[in-house]
Amino acid sequence: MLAYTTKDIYMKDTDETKEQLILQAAEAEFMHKGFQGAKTASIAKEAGVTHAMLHYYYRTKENLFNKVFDSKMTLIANIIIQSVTNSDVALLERVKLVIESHFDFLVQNPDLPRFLINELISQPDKKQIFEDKIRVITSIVIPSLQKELDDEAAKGAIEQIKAFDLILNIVSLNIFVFITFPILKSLDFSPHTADEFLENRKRENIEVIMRRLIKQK
Amino acid sequence: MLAYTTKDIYMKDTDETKEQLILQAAEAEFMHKGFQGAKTASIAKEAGVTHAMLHYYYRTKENLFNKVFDSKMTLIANIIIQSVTNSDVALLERVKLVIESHFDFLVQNPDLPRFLINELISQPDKKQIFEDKIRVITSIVIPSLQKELDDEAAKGAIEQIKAFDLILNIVSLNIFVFITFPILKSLDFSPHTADEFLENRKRENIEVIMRRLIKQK
DNA sequence: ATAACGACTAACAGTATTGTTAATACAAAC
DNA sequence: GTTTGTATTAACAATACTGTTAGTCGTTAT
Repeated sequence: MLAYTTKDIYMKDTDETKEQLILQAAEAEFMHKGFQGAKTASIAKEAGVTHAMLHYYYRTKENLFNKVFDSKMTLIANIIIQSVTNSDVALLERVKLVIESHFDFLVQNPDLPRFLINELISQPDKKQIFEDKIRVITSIVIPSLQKELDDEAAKGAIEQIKAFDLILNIVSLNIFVFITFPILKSLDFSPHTADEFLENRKRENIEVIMRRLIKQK
Repeated sequence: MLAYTTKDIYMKDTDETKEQLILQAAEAEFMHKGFQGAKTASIAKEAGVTHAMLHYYYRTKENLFNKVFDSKMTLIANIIIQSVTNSDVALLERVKLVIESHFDFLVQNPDLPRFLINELISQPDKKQIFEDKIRVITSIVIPSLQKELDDEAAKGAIEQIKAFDLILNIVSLNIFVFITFPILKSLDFSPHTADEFLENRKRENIEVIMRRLIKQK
């Protein structure tokens, strides 16, 4: 048994192994075209390797897909954990921070929502993995958030709302922009750049959610 | 040249021609799986005909797809025209009616948004058709709505908002529920039925938009 | 009657796509 | 230096999918 291989020794730190190149190309292709639309030959070509190499390292298309899918699931889970941890600030301010960080996350990962939604719907067996990853939301965040919301509402500080509705409102407003971005872009809305458009949408989404929560005097 | 065919005379009114059965099966398959995911053999099987029949009547998969796609585009266009026509009621009430009718339309066509979004993104050449269909919105509805919103805001009756943002807010909140419905359903939110859940979401979406618009005293 | 036409099928053809395998090269271990 | 294991490729195999074709059957027009 060899303790290390040729490439462990001779690979420059700067360039990636073929195995990594394939995974990267697969990620791009799966994110854009989904499992069905992605072709292993196309992935191999994009990675600059023969398509036999793809099968050599990952054996099947499904295997390769699962690697990508799982990494995205982990990404989602980490973001959720992260967004829950700053529980020292006041409720309304915290909601605003969550909207912002969620939106900023989407700016960095614009294709992720459509990818996950489509794959979860076309491959229902994958839903269990998703449910497990976001269980922390359904079983911990929502109940505790609901209690906070109810307390604040009882004090007359905010309007009544179900935690699930609040979260769904935020996620809907934030994600929809990114799901439809290629379409919205082609409608050439005003003379704004894409960056300006996104900044404006982030502000608008915060505005909408805040006005939903603040108590009318 | 024959003026009429056998089936014109002998077909019972009650059952459909094979040509129609194929189109119906194609619609269901394309809506669920998209162009790539749909298989002509599967469509034929679902329609209860040999797959040669499918090619006999529609020649190519793309042809068949375009028939389905165009009919959905027309549907969208009609809904838009329809939702614009009741311009006699007051602005806020009219906005509420638009949200409701849009939501109710989605209840009747739950798969339509995901289908259109995915196909418009995976087949960018189709975007032109879409843009033509909704031109009435971008070129007529938005400018006139913007004027109304500005007038009301100047009077202090509502908060300032860009017409484009208002429409995007409504569409985001309404559509996202349906895009993710199969996923949300499996999260078994509360002991509500699907109908109750949707009724609640319609109310919540109206609430959110109204609170965004009404002026804080 | 028979020619023409629409509806229909089975069988085939062509290509795309995924996956395998036999063979080669080459460094590492002993 | 021979063996062993990894990396790599070209070529092949198997299947899936779209589309075509030749031919049958029944009805209609003349």
